[in-house]
Formats: sequence, structure tokens, C-alpha cells
Amino acid sequence: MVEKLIEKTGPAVQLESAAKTKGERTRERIMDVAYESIVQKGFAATSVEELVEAAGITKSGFFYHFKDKNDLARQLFERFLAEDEGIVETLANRARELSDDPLQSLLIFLNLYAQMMDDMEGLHPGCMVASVTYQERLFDGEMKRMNVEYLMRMRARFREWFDEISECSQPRIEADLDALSDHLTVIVEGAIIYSKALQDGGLMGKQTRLFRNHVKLLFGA
Amino acid sequence: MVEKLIEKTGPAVQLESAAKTKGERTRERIMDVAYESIVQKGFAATSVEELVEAAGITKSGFFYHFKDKNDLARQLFERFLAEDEGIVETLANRARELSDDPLQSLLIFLNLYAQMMDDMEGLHPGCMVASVTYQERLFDGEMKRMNVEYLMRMRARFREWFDEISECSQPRIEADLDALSDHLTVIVEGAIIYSKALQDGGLMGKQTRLFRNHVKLLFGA
DNA sequence: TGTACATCAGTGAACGCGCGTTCACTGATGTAC
DNA sequence: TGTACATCAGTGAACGCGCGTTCACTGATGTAC
Repeated sequence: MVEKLIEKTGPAVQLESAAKTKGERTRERIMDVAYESIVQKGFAATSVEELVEAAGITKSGFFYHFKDKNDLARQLFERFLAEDEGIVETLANRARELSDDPLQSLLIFLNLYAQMMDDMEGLHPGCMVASVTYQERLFDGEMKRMNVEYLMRMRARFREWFDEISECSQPRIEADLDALSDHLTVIVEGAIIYSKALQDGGLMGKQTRLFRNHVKLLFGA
Repeated sequence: MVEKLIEKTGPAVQLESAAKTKGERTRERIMDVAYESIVQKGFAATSVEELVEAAGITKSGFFYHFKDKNDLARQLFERFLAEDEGIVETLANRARELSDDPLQSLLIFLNLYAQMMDDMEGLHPGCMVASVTYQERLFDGEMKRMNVEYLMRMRARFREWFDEISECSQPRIEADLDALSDHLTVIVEGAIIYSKALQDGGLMGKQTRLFRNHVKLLFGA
């Protein structure tokens, strides 16, 4: 078992997931059903009772794994943010490999991102951000801080990218690069709400491609 | 009193608001404090108790005005949708008056809309859409239907505008006009979440102006 | 103008249900000697 | 290899609190005659 793990070159998260104990599996099962329920009904409307029923344990079993209900929310949010940033990181790296030109690589990235959304065709982890934001009072300040820091990292990432692009090609009209750096996240968050309301999973990919068009028009030859 | 009302040329809603009875004033006071609380903490986290305390009545007084808690949500959502569409209608009409060219009038509209957001600098009624969407299970199907119909009317409104624009000036690159018609609503919804999370009211106006830039780049000379 | 009745706009107390949380206990698994 | 102990991963029952909701009642205002 140990030898097999050492052969792996993946991140720490993979090592952990391979060496799951019974307790860890249960804990993750709770988090899985909780995630599903929270993005669909919101945190307040998700009861511990229904979670433990879906996870096949008792209520007290839940409190063995989580200090209280907020603790579950915090851990869920943490896991989601890590996943989401992992995806963006992966797609960004792939896009960078496919082109040396920053504009081209961003356009490739946006295509990859939009494609991923098309494939998802249902729940997007980004729901969590909106969920947390709309019920912030329920959660502790730590979650709010995590949320802000996540958004700032996203902003910084795209701001850098746009700075690189600006060095090569100048924008067709004056551009607010800070606002533009937030724009993708804003669009994705909005598209999630919209697609949830209309029950139309194809919307998110389309909205992302509009942002791609925008960038293309702004910096394209 | 009556003569004064007849002189008014405003919409029916103004006539109503001028002839408020005591009960209607209380009802609206409840709705005002409820609105504030719901967009800040969500519907589930807003208790009837705190609402009646803020409104200065007793719990039973609340149930004199509303059948149950969902009834409050439904009435609030109805009021919000009417308000929001009123604003869009007003700004659109003003923009149409200021220019005969559909592209120019849309650009003017977007400026007016962005300016309104700058002035608001805090809560935007659009919060309600996200609030409802994220807690849909709590509400009845009627609210969901209202939400969908609202979004479809917004889509249709902008779709028409873009069709007009397309007749005059052709897009610089191929454009998905349906997606583009949703784009403003998507951006506004996303920007509300973003600005709530970051406590930065200036974001919504900036994000709206990005959409304006997008349209300008796409159809501009 | 006064009286009788109806409606409006609530009050106050109580209820019951579900929720998050606790606590004493337990069988299974792991570890030391 | 067997025994003693510790930790893991829970169980089951109970609790108390707050919430939405109900219901009998009431003072103030409006209306008919």
C-alpha cells in the first residue's frame, strides 16, 4: 500500500484520498450529500437530520465528525474553493502550454472553461460562493474572509494576465482592467443563478463565451 | 384630497400609495424591514419575530396581514419585480427619447443604468432574484414561475433591442444575440453577489459599463 | 345627532413541532508488552 | 500469541429552545338608519 502511494506524483490531496479511513469516508459522504443539498436549497433549509439519513448514520454520528453545523459549512466551503481553484489552475496551465501569446492563451483558457461548463450541465461549484454570500450572517467571519480572499486571488490572477496582454497588444478602447479581471467571476456567478432559475444548464457556457468575445474584440487584431 | 389625486398623471401605484390606510402602512412597514433582512441574511434566517419587533407590532399582527411566511415572500417578490421593471422601463424610455439610433439609445440606457447603480451604492433589488433562486425549495411554485417570467421578459426586451441594432449595424464578429440579451441581467446578478461579498458598492456600475463596452465594440463603427 | 352594528387592525397567550446539540454508553479496530 | 488498554466511529435517548401558527378576544374607526 505504502509503496504504491510513494509512486504517485500527484498533490497531497490525492495521497490523503487514497489512504482514507472509515471515518474519513463517512465524513466525505456527509459532505457530498450536504453540498448537493446546500446548493439546491440553501444552508438554512438543509437539516442535519436529512443529511445523516442520506449518509446512512445517526445524528450523533454527525456531531462526532463536525463540531456543529457551521463547522460543516466551513469545511465544505474550504473543499470547494480548493477544487475550484485547482480546475482554474489546471486549465490555465494547459492554455499557457498551447500558446506563448498571453491573449491567445487566455482565449484558449476561456474556451476550455466554457467547454467544462457545457460538460457539467448541472451544478457548478460556484454555487457555493453565492450560497455563502447570501447567508453570510449565518456563518462566522472566517467563511466571509475565505470568500473574500478567494475572490481576490481570482482577481489577481486575471489582472496579471491582462497586464501581460496589454504589453503585447493595446486595447481598442479604454479598458478598466481591474473591473475586467473580476468580470469572468461575475459572469459565472450570475450565469449560475440564471441557469438555476431557468433550469437551463447550457447558459453558463454561452455566457462565458460572450466574455471571450469581449476580450477578443477588445484586444484582437 | 381626491381632486389632488385626479390631477396626478402617474401610474396606478402612485394613486394607491397616496390613499394608504393604517393597515396598508403597517403592511408596507413589515415588507420594508423584511426586504432589508432577506437580502442581507436570506429568507430562512429572517424570523417573523424580528420583523414584527422592527415594525412595532406583535406576531399575531403579522398574521393578520399575511397568510403565512411564504405569503410575505411572494408579496415582496411581486413588489420588487414591479419596481425593477419600472426602473428599466423608465430608463429605456428616456434613452429612446435621447436618440433615434437603437445602438446609441442602448448605450445611453446602459450609462443611465450604471449611473443608477453608482448612486444606489448599497442594496440592489436584484438581490431578491438570487435570494429566491437560492432558496426556491422554500417557496411555492408560483414564485419560481414569477421569477422565470420576469427573466423571460427581460430577455425579450433586450433581444428586440439587439434585433433593431442588427438591422442598422452588423456585428464585428459573430454574435449569439440570445445569450447577449441575457448578458446584462447575468452580469448584474453576478455583480450584486460580488459586491456583497467584497462590500464594494462601486462594482456593479463598473461591471455594467463593461457590458456597455462590449456592445460598443461589437456593433460600434 | 345618537344608537346599533360591522369591519379594521390589531393583542396576548398558548401550542406543538422540528431542529441543533449533548451525553452516557458501546462494539470494532489498533497498539504495547 | 494472548492480554490489557486506548482510540475510533459511531448509537440512542433526551433536551430545550425558538419558530411559525392559531385562536379567542378587543379597542378604534366607519357606516346605516
